[in-house]
Amino acid sequence: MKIERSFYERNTLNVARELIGCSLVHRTPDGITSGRIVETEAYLGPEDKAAHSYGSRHTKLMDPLYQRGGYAHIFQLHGYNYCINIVTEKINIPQAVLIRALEPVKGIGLMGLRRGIDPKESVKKLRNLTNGPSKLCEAMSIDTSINGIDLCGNELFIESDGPNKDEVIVSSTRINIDYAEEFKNKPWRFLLDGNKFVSKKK
DNA sequence: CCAACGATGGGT
DNA sequence: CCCATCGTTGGA
Repeated sequence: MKIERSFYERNTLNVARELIGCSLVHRTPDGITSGRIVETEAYLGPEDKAAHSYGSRHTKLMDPLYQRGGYAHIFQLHGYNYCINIVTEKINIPQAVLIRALEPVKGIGLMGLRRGIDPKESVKKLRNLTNGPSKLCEAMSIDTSINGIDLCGNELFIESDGPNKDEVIVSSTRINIDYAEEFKNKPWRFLLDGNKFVSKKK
């Protein structure tokens, strides 16, 4: 079942935790790809020093962050990588959940193609397709041309699910935010304990 | 106009 | 640990 608006317009930490186990789906002209979310991070602007919206910083490209929950904020990093934020909370509360890793489910060959991996090798290199925030965007063809897209639409959306019986959600500190001072130790990263598809670092 | 920066990823 | 890489941002 597609997740609806009311799910996203809630407390960001709850959304970050509850998105674990759900599936991100993208329909494009070249096919459908989907993956199970195994790792997320919450960014709690404007107070959170790790968040782009810290201190209510607001640029044109950040507009979606300030919308009500249920939109995608897609941003570019280091000139050639993209990341996807799931916008949460009510309008004018600039908080979001970064999707950090997926377990590939549908369109594995297409994901490999987009990642520059021979489709025949894709199954062997499964975890390398989507075990990082920018890798999963490349595999799922997510870039700034769809920044602000409504996740309650039919192109990019999330299907509800959750952990299996034998899976446990754990939290830890967030990755690559050493600049965030007292916020760098907040346990706002969520992942499936021991899952092989989570991003490598830390 | 222009320099600094980066919620990454890949290599050593 | 090191660094390539380049669009965006914000200050001059």
